[in-house]
Amino acid sequence: MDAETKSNKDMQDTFKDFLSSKGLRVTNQRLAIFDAAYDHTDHFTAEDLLERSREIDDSVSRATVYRALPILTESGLIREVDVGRDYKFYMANRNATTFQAQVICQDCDKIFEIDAPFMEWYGKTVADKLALNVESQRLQVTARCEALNARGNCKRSGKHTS
Amino acid sequence: MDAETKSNKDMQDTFKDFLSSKGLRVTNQRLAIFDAAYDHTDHFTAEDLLERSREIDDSVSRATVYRALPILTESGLIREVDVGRDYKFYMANRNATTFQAQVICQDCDKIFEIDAPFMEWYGKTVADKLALNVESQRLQVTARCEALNARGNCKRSGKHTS
DNA sequence: CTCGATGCAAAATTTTTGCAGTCCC
DNA sequence: GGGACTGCAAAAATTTTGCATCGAG
Repeated sequence: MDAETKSNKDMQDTFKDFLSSKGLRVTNQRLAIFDAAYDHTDHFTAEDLLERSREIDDSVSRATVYRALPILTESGLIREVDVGRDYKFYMANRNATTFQAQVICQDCDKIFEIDAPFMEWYGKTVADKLALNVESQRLQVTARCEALNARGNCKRSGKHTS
Repeated sequence: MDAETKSNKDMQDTFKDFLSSKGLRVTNQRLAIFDAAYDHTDHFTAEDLLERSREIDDSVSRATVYRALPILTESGLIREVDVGRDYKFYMANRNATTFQAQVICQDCDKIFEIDAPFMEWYGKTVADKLALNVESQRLQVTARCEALNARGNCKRSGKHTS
């Protein structure tokens, strides 16, 4: 039994439940979009998602993808990852455990997700100072592996802006 | 002698020097855009900047503003502040000292800049782990002052999406 | 003078929306 | 069957670009 497959199935059920509980309808398109999202192991854009959704159900339209994304993010099953590009990235939220920070390598164009558990505490401290309640946090580090590339041992030479 | 005025003048000279050193030309439009940027004490969008630039020199066009922004950010005199909205915010970088984090209040729609000096260390630690060199960092906390608003003592009721 | 800079308007990009038809519940 | 959902294409909204002209050095 493949753990990932099982997990994806479970997650899809969670999504269905979420839709029902909100009085939203479970449509083939929404399920195709969900599956497409969980098909990606990495970050993806709305356009990526449309493309892969269509491989599953070619009736999926761009509009439906854009209309499904807020639902998916609200459900917590998908996470929005804004790295300051002109378009947004999204990512399946398989393990909604610790706080994740993004490290964006400008050379590889890759986005690494790393755990940053103490951020939870930090953001709260900061917001407390302003008497605000933390809603969400985002930590991004932009970096380069130029040096590694120069030495020819950068293990992350695959582009990832797809 | 007004400290801020003096500072702005100094900064404009720095900008002129920067342009010259890069072989770029010192034009009235670029200076108007610079002055407009330093006229804002808060965050502003490209459109805000265009508007205020035109109050200084009405020949400034939208295209020139968009062409000037990368130059200004590259010079370090302006900072880009991406808060995940559809458009970008910018801000005069008067004191490029400590690392700044942004706290965005969803109720006020305000953006607070706060010092987060330890972030410097943190980002480096994180990137070291991946053998990358830190280029820049961004920490954003989204929060709400709903509670304060409800009690009627939220001091930050002025909208700021201008 | 010369070549970079500018303004204008058209184009490009990403996301949103109106509307008529479709299909889930 | 009714109303939410969808596809399509047009519209929005922000940023970029081509081109003729202007002006800084």
